[in-house]
Amino acid sequence: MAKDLAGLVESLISEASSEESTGRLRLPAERTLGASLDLSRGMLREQLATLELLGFIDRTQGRGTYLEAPDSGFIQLYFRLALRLGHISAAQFTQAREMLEIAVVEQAAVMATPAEVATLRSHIDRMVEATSRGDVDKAITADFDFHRGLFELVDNPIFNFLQDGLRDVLRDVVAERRRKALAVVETTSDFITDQVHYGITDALAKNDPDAARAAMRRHFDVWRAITDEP
Amino acid sequence: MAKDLAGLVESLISEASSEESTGRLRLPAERTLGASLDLSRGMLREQLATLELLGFIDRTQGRGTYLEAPDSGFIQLYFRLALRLGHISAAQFTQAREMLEIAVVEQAAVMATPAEVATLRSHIDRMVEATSRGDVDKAITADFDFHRGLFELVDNPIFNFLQDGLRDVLRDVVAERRRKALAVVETTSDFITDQVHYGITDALAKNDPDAARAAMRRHFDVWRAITDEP
DNA sequence: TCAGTACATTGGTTCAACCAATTAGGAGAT
DNA sequence: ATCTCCTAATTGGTTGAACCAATGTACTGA
Repeated sequence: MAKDLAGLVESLISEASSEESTGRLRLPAERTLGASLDLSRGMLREQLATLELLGFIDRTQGRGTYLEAPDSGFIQLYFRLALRLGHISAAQFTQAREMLEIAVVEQAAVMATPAEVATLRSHIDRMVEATSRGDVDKAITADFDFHRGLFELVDNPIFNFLQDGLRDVLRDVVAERRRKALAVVETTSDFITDQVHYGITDALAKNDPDAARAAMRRHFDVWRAITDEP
Repeated sequence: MAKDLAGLVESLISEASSEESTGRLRLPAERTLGASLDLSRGMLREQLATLELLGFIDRTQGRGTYLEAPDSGFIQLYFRLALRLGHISAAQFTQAREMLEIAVVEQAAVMATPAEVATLRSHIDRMVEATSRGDVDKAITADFDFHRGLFELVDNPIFNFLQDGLRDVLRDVVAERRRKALAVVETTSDFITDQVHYGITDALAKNDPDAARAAMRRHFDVWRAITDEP
């Protein structure tokens, strides 16, 4: 009956039954499901394996199979494979990240509340403080929190997943750039790649999309100017 | 040895051999590959099925398995499933599409050549002509060609795939909106949702990113104003 | 030289059996 | 009655062999 994933999912939806205790949608056992769909267990499992990788179902030995809300794990894997196999370059990932951040910060500026801006500022404070102590890992974490916070303001799963995926695939290059930047500047107190973040929150506080975009662009300009090879 | 997809891909890369005639990278036969990876054929096939769905390999009965450059087919499937399962809403897809188009047109304006702008203008010409004849399908095709052309200017596979996926999942809603728009306007000659496209190419011709973004935003504003329920 | 046929290769599919983790149920002790 | 522990049933995880079907190759003969 169901040869493709889309068709299979339609069947799964109709076969799923809500579980009282957890409220999650539980699928019939593989053997049962295969019989009702007229699919051999092997073929069914091949498709379920894919659905599990995509994050749409969760399977646990002995417990059962449940419909699930996907997380960004799969897109991270996809990006890593695409990079490894040479289908998407690091430069293209970087370009996508910058364009996404700029697009998102513009939208975030439209809808940012003072409380949300304050939270973002606290992330920058933590970053500046960590940088001044030379704690690169702490600074990177705070930096991630700040940028993630921007995406959470917009709250679109497509962008959130992309952000997570891009962050994962660019993790190494970002970390190395930041270490390089830390080595370049002399006085850590005015570490410019940290300070430029305040320009973004200032624009958000004024709910000024154009200024936010400009500030984010400047963030990347500074970043590149400091870390790129001459 | 290789339990996860990432590990499997590493093995595949080392096991792959370049084929003389086509130049494509050919993988060993499943039975051979399974033996050398210490994987049963069933487990290997389960993973290969996923890699095939993602577009990284191509399998044909009797011919063999080859490494392949992925297309957007998989992201289209992912979006359709996410929509069907209620994890991403149509509104979120629409928002993502608008934000992406605006971000891309800005970048396209930076790098557009006169020849490329002329090509884009020809798509709009075709769209206006088709609309004037009431040929909705032709107009939609020309519209798609125009927007796809913008993404091809930027030429980032991440955005191209996203564009393809969003287009696919929004195909029905877009088509219906356009039909509604066609029913709303009286004189087809100044069909405003077509005409507004020229504002975009004008900005591209001047290599003016800000104007391009404003024109694209206006494009969506007009679109929504005409087709949204009162 | 060409056409056709037989054979080998390769992916596609099924089935039965067994392993391992989890859960449900019942027996026994408190 | 309630709790604990052991057993059995349920369920996903894995294997191997066998067979089907599509493709490519090599051989045979006109």
